[in-house]
Amino acid sequence: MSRGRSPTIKDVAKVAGVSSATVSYVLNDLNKVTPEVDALVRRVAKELGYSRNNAARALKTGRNNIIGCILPTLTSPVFPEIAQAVQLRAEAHGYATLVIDSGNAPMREEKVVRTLAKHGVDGAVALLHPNFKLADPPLFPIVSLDAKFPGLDSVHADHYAGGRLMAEHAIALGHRCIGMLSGFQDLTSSFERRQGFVDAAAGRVELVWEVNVQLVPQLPPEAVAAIRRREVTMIACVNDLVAIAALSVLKDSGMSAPGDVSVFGFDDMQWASWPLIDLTTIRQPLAELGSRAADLLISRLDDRQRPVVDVVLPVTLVERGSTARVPPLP
Amino acid sequence: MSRGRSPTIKDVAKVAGVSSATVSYVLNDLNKVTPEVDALVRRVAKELGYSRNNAARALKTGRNNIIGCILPTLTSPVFPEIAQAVQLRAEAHGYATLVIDSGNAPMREEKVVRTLAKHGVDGAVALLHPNFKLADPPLFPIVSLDAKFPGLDSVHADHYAGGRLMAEHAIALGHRCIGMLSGFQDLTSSFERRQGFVDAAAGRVELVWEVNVQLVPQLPPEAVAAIRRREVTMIACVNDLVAIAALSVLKDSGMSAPGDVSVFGFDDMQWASWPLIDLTTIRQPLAELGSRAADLLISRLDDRQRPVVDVVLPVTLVERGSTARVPPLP
DNA sequence: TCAGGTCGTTTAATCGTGTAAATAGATAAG
DNA sequence: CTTATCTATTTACACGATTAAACGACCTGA
Repeated sequence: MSRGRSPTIKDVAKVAGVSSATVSYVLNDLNKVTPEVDALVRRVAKELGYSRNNAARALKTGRNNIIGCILPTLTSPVFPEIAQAVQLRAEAHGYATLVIDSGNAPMREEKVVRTLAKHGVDGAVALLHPNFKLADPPLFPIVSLDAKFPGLDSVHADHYAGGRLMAEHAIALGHRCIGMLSGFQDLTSSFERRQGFVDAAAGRVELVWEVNVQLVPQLPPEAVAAIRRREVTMIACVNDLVAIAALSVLKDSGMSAPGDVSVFGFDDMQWASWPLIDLTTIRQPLAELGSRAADLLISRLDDRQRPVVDVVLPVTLVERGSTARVPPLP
Repeated sequence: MSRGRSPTIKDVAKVAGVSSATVSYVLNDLNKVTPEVDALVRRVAKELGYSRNNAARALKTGRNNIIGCILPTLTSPVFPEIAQAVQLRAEAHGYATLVIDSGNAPMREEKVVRTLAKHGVDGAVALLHPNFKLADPPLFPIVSLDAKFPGLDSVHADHYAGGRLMAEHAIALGHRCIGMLSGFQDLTSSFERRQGFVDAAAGRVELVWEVNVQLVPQLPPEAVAAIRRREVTMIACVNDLVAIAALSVLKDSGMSAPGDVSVFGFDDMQWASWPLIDLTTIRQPLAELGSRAADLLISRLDDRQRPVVDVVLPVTLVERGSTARVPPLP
């Protein structure tokens, strides 16, 4: 019965007794054919188990129905949540998703973009370092994740508002002496989070110490030393991963949160809610971030001329067990 | 200068003053041409910034240079490590990787396979539920991850040996009364881990209680109750995620590891080493799992007739702070 | 009755590569 | 000098789909 290779549009046409063009019209939902022929063709196609050859379609139309998703790494709790959302939404629109990690290196980002281009993606969702240089002309449309990017559509949480929220909550809990583990300020989101915090804290809180750290769950010696000095009642962290690192240092030093010092994170990644960690944090809607980015990209693919848009998603406070009201002065 | 669209093999041919066939021969490394022409063509191709149109190549050859990677989820610490390794190795061989999650549902697995087929993957690396039925004839070659699978190449850790290792170490630490959080036994790896443990423990350890649990960081009430009964000196867990759930329950119940009870994991996922968690566990080489699987798949794509192979990787004991020598009897 | 318009379908060209088969050019053999 | 044997290159078609343009059948109104 089966000829070995899978049936083509011509096989369907032959069996249905129509031309291959008609089959193509039917299968592309351009309603150019009579209802009867339409039904006939669909029935035959299903019977033969026909499925469109994507390569041929891509060759002819220049569209591959594949999008890329560029993230710094997958071995961090936040990014897979985003990737999953992107993929889900893309699939709903008939796109497959090529997830690829740039390893945090801005040089590799450009290589990764070329790799994706080589594999013919129609566009990509990407978390890019601000000094990433996009090729001119761009190889494909890109939607920037997590930060505005000149000339690109973008989707990101309201980091600034999140920073403010942190400060307000800290103040509400009575904290006046705070240490800060901020990210390096070349990353837009780290910068804005800090800025929001600093602006809202101004005059009401003393920023006793501040250390710039990498966004990984290990702290540099300088940060460890600062924490051990016990000069603050709260440590405000640029993200949850760093907050977990802070909790680790506390534990190693025989201290604990929130008994000795409160710890505040940012992101609300999945693990933040584990009882073992139980982190108070600012929640950014990771899944929505991903799906909105996918939407934006797909709409861009359908209309390249549409003006650039910047979607800002709201953040919320999630109060858990790593923070507490500051103890009354003795 | 640029005609808008990217240069084709014909453009290269014209500029180099040869036929398009010659260019094709050069670029495919079939050494059918004189060294001078070879060099000339390569130079021109580079000058024009030529890059092969993958869709056209795929249409002609039937190979897309894309592989799939099917995993139950990405929002678990273990799988991204595997995915990253697969991707890295695949890229080294010129393949892109379509990572896709099957959401743990065996029914969805078959759908995911069809999705991948639709997007024209040449093959896939997959972590499959044992009762997954592969299409006949198969849509593409698959390498099974984490467990042997009839008819497929496979790569997996030596779960049975890991189970034995757990038991031996527990015995060495003096534990005689052990509770077990085992996975559901329809999953091969869960079954083998348990079997190894039980075989090695036979006659030397009393298995006081055992609960089958899902491989997620939350425990069913039954398991929570068992833990709170305080009848054992060690809890042996089917994997690290479950072990973390156990640690959480301990904390919620005012107990701690290893003071009140030792906790033993399996996998050695990245977070197991965080000071906050600090889990004794059996390490399976996740990255190697991924890269070996990719290798196997690619070699299969090059030779469909090659006999099926089953690669078993060794596991090792990683001793951390969640286990301790059993306290001497009062 | 015939020009003109609609509508549904087919014809045929095209996308960029790969590759079998044809060809030309050089060399060797008889 | 002819013929055979290579080898380097080109010619020409196929892969499977999309789509503009051509076509034919039918209807309509003057």
